[in-house]
Amino acid sequence: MEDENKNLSTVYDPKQVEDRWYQSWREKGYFKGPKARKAADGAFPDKSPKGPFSIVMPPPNVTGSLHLGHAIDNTMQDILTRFRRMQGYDALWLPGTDHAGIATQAKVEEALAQEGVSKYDLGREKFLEQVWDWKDKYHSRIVKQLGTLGCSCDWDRERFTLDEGCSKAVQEVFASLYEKGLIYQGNYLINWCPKCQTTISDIEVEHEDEGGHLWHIRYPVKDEPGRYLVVATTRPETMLGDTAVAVHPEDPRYTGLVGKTVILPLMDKEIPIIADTMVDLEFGTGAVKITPAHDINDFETGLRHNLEQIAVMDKEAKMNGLAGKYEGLDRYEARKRIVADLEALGLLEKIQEHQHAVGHCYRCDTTVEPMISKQWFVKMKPLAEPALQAVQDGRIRFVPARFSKVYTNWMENVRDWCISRQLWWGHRIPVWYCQDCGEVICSKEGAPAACPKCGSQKLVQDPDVLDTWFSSGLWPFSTMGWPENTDDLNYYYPTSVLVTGRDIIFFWVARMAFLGLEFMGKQPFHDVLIHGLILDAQGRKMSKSLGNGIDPIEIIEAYGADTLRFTLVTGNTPGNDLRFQKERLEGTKNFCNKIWNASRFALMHLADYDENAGGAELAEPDLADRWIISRYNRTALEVTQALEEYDLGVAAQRIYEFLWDEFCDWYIELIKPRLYGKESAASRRRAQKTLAETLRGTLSLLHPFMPFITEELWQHLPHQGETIMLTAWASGDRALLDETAEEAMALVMEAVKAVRNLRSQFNVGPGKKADLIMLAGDDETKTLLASCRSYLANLASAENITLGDLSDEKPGQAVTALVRGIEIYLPLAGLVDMQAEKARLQKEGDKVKGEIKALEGKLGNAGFRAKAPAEVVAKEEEKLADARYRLQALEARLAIFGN
RNA sequence: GGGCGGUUAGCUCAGCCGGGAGAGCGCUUGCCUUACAAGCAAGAUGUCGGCGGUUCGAUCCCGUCACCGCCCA
Repeated sequence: MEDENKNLSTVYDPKQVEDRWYQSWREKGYFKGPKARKAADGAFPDKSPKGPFSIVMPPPNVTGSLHLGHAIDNTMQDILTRFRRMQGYDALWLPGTDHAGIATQAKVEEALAQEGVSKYDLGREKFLEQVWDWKDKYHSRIVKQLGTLGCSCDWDRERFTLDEGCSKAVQEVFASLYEKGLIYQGNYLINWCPKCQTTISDIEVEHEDEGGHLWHIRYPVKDEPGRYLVVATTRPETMLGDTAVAVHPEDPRYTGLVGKTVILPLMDKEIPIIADTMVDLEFGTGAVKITPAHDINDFETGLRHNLEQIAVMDKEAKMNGLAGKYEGLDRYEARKRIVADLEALGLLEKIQEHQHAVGHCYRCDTTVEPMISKQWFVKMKPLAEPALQAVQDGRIRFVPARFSKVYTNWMENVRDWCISRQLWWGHRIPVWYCQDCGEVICSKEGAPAACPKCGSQKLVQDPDVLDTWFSSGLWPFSTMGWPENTDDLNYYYPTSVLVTGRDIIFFWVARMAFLGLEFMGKQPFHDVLIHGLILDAQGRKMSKSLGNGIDPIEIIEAYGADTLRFTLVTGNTPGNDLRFQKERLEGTKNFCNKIWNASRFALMHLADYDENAGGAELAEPDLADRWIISRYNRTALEVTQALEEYDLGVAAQRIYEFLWDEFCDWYIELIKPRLYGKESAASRRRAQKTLAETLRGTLSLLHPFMPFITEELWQHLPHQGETIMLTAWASGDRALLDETAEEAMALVMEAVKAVRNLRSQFNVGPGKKADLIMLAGDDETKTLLASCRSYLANLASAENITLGDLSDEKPGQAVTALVRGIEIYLPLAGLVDMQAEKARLQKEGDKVKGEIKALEGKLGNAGFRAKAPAEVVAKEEEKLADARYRLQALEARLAIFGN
């Protein structure tokens, strides 16, 4: 060991450690999968017998930088990847980013607007250059952030949804679906964002409850002066496009009216009264206006009844030429005017306050306007079926399982997917229109030279781009080289697990599922590990508008990446949301410091230890050694199992408890005398060996969670190999579990605690050594206590420990405790108030009496004895016997004090 | 309207197959004990949301109600 090793600072400073190691790992190529080792001629000569383990990173949007949600997502992936890599799998974690069409375009437009420039000023090409600049800027920031977090992904395989390979995959998929008739162009009522000037898909619409009004409007029945049909609407401005009024066929209020017509007010136009079962008898007046061009339900009703579709608004949500005198007005202005005009005509019956859900653009929050428009759609039914099947038969497994319901519900009720977007940033739709004959040509090989039908060269490409999720839906295979048949695809697809947030199950997980099944014939991932959202300390979602978002880099600078990572994966349960509180970071930071100092301690005492030196005398492991080895192996087994079951929080918690409570608080304290040379050199050497090995193993268990501090300390400790990240995973060895040692240690620990407790209760400070008398009934216990004399002396600050038999004479002036049949006496005559001891014993006796009563009641219950499992009954009986013994001992003790 | 999650110590949360409930932080007391005061030791604290049911036994299973959050329509 070099000298500096012994002089680690007493406080851990992540800044001195983290960047340095990340650089080193990356330079040495530790993150690379076997492709890096691939021979020139063939595939994966170094394939691990364990086989592949693969994850594709959910690509962060290049819209901006990463937030805490990304931090938890990528931390979880890194933990799994590092764990499997250490286990010996060919672990591939493939990183990348997403072009995020609408969001990124909106950001760039916003930025340009600051300078008073619009995208139209620039034109498509120049504008896209700006977006690429934006992409470059945020992409490099994201990559840096992922590195700061410690992500061990294979950067050589990094991808971008808009790169050449992904674009090729997109064109291939579009063309293929088009040929299969699964992509079609149609007029449909879509969600239009008047601000973003594009369609958005159903799931991009966010519904929010708003306080609005329900206007009750009288529609005069034709040829029946004075008779009206009253319709209730939340959107009176759309009435200009009404083409019918519908009532329920069984509504007694309106029998006889169906088939007649009403006069549409303000437009003086006749529209029919139709009957349709979709009308809700309870709602409003039971009569509804039908505006097929402005409402999805009305659109469908219109199709059933062959109604005309009259759109009365333009793309900016202003009233158009079909809106009569309201032309040019904004939709809300038109609403006001229409309501006023109806009122003036006496056609407004009443206005009610009304709470209703209004759709907003997920990106800019503008109220979405349903619009009739010609768009491209993916036919979903045939694709959804296999995707449902894959989850039902377990080829895709959600963790936690309840999330499969979210997926299934969506898949079962799926509507055709509108995939065209009126944006510039994205994959251009690979379709050309012949200007001469109108032929529609889909080409995956770029612009066709001439129209295959008429030979014309006047071809114009569809101006629209595809929904971003169309390309991210191909991510698990497009990133591995599809449509080429690559080694990566053959080896790593399907991926092992997808780690993502519960908010994009149908946005993304579902799309990858059906596209993967359709184009690869196999599901894109076996397991889908879902995590919750990160909320702020008050339990609110983090959002731009609230300004409560947190930049992970900020946290890392203050606490270190290890601390952030560990904090994010502990303290909650899979799939549940996590409240992010700074206090929890403090706790983890302290844990880092604990690890740091435990290692510092170890290094101080290992300076003269060479684990490879033969010949030196080595004592047999003593009880403490056997105990910590057993506990360590038990921990390793449990941690391994928890990680295999994706219980990352449980695994982390187990390591925390082992390291702090057992290794630091007990084992290190137990072996101090041996390390200080108070026993034989051979014993010291055994303690050194156990200390070094256990600590090194524990660091490797912790490595996936806290990669930096573990690497730093591992490098200082005696070790073999270049890096902790490539050491074999410590899975734990059942053969090294030692129940006897654990039992024996438990007794010693209890005895120590009992003595400490007495000392504390009677204010005997740690400086005051006290005598200790321990009486046991059986030889085994006596032997154990005798062998642990020095432990007891050190940990309980005792001197002159007397061991004896229960039948021995008991000291008079002493305070006492009972531990598993051992009577412990601290002769503190003159130091403590014996009246206090008497009171304490009486109180304890009362407590035990209560226990006895409860146990007797339970055991006296015939039903319990008859029906409870024998071992449960036996356990209760044992408890009762023990309690009776304790009571008897307490009473005997009290008798000494007399009354 | 439908679905999902939650309600456990002052706070944030764990709690497996039903056998009498835990952690971290905070709090109280005592300690600068030669790894760590970002520490050590010893403590205190619960109608496990309400009501009903199943059971020998319910924080856990069933029903129901209340409140909070999310998703879908």
